[in-house]
Amino acid sequence: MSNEHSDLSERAQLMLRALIDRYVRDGQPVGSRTLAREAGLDLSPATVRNVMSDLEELGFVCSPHTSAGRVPTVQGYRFFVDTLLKVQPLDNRSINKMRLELSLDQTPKNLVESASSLLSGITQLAGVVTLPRQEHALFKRVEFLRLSGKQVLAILVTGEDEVQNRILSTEKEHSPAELQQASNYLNELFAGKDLSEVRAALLREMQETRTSMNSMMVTAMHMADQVLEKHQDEDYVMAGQTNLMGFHELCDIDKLRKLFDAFSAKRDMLHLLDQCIHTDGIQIFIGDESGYRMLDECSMVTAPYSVDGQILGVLGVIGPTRMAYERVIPIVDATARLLGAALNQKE
Amino acid sequence: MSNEHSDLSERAQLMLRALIDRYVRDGQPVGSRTLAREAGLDLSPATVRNVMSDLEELGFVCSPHTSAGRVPTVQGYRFFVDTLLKVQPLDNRSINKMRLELSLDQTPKNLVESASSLLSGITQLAGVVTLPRQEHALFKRVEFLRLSGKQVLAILVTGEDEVQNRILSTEKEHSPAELQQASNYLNELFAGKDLSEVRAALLREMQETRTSMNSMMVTAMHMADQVLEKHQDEDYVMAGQTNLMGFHELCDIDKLRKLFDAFSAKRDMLHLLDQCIHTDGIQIFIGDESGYRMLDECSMVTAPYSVDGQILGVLGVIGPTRMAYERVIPIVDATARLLGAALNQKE
DNA sequence: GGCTGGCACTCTATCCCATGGAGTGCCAAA
DNA sequence: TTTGGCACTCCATGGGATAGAGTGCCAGCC
Repeated sequence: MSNEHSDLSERAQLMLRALIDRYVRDGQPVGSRTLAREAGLDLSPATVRNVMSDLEELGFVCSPHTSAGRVPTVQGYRFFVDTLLKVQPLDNRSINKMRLELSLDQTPKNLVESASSLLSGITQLAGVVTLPRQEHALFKRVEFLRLSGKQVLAILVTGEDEVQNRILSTEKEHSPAELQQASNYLNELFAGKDLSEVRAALLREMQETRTSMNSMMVTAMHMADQVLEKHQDEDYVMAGQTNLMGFHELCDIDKLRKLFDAFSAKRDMLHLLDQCIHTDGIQIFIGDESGYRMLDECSMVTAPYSVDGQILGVLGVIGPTRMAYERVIPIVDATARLLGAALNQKE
Repeated sequence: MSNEHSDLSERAQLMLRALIDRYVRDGQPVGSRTLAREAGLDLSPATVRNVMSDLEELGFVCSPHTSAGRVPTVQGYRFFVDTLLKVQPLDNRSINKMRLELSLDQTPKNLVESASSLLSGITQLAGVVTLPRQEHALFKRVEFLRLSGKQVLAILVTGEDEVQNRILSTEKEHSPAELQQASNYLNELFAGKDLSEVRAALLREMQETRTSMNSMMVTAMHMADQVLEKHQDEDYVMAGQTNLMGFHELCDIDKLRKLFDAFSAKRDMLHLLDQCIHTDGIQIFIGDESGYRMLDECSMVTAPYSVDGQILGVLGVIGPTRMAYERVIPIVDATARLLGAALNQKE
């Protein structure tokens, strides 16, 4: 009966599974009687109690008080997610439905918003999607317009006809002709490269060939540098925060408040999401694993999304620890793929 | 003793005032004993009871149940706000403090965000500010860049060096030279006018002088029309929503949820805020006066903000009906002025 | 006529207690 | 190893009982 690959008998694993399933469903501590029925094994409550006792010893479950049922602990969820859970991919019908919602919108920003509300809509949790990083977008062209005096408006057009504006302050006044020259020079030099390449090339050029550059080139380089400097603030889009109000473990108005404050402060959230961008594939933070207090009773399931193998951002859902991981994981996974595909189609 | 300008004796008015003051402070129904002490009049609770009975008859107060104190009704607040309340302007120290916070940021968007969190910070309620309308911004210049095929990127620069991009699809491909001609033509024609004027002129020209226009002019006009069409979505910025979680009349998770849903749906909110832009000066919606269910237990205090007499948007706060109108009103008023001034300075 | 104290009454919030139910742990027997 | 039995614990629930706050009304007083 016992499984040599684990310190946990197969039966115990089955029970943990059943217990988590049940607890996820209705949020009440699960007792031995219930579990005996639920688990499908034909066992008496007394036997179940023994097993639960073992599970408790291992730290996978605990009971809120002596005469209550058991509740999964963070470790319990972790074990469940890591070794018990077999995620099956979403069926095609659902995927097609989702794809439909993501193909209507056009701009990347809109896509991100749709993805976010798609996630929250399906999972009934909060959905979050970071805006795509532009580092690997293609440099298409840049134009400079003289605004007034030493103010110059730079217009950067990247791969998918995304346009970004930036107002530069220059050392001296430049004539429209000079600006035209500068942009021509840069466009010729950099068109078709990706932005990170452009930056690298820029630095190299400025250091190595400074002496051989004429003043126009220097100007152009300087302005390009300013344009690329930090050409986009990181940000994310969230949807369905109010879904979280439905869960009674978050009904404590104070916890809820902290959570919502965190959402609108953005900084910590961004930092947390940033950690996920480096791990490819699904990432799961359960309870306090994230290290952020605000998410103490919450879990987060994320996946990076990418175009052409380049990771552009992260998306995921946030919900109570007691969430239906089995259901949520494939949804997050699929959404990441679909968003990547939708962004790709635009190119 | 009785006041011929009102059907309410001066004493009764004083009591209503005191009752509202007290109720705003601690949110509990106010009894006769408390009010007798509070009102400053040297009266017995019994007398106070008689007066309260009158106030109840008039619909200004009501009691949740027989043996509880009285609570102001919407009508009560309305009367209070309309005729009892004497708002005194904010002292200069506070205003200067506020001015400081609004002068640091640069872009209009940033200013709007600062104003929003300023409002929520000071009042401890939710602050909301609509983005400034651009209709009366100056048309400074427009440029067209050919992107690819029939795609043209239009760049519109308005008064305060605000830049807006828009991608147009044209009937046929235009050469850079043609685009240059078109922008030159438009810039000459419209530079310095405000956007609404430009639109009007545009329509006039297109109707009256169609025959005498050459094809370049037609192209230019068409593109300009597209640029101006709906060159900005209405939107607003909110801050401090979580402040509302503190009020026990909104602790009902369900009400809270509806409220937050409304905030993020935006459409209704925008419609409501739009009503305020046409009334100049402070506007106050108490409880269900707004006609929107979601704000049933809430009040909203708004004021339009303007530059050079042109109303650009609305700002205000949202909080429970039981809010300190006396304190909130001058703050909203001052913020509107300061935001107007800050936006003005930028020009 | 207006104000007041007194009094009966009402409603709520709170505490306490009894009760039942759910669940546990342990033990002895199968 | 599994099971039924049993004693025990803890919580949730509901029913008084009680205290407190407040009202309305009335009769007397200024």
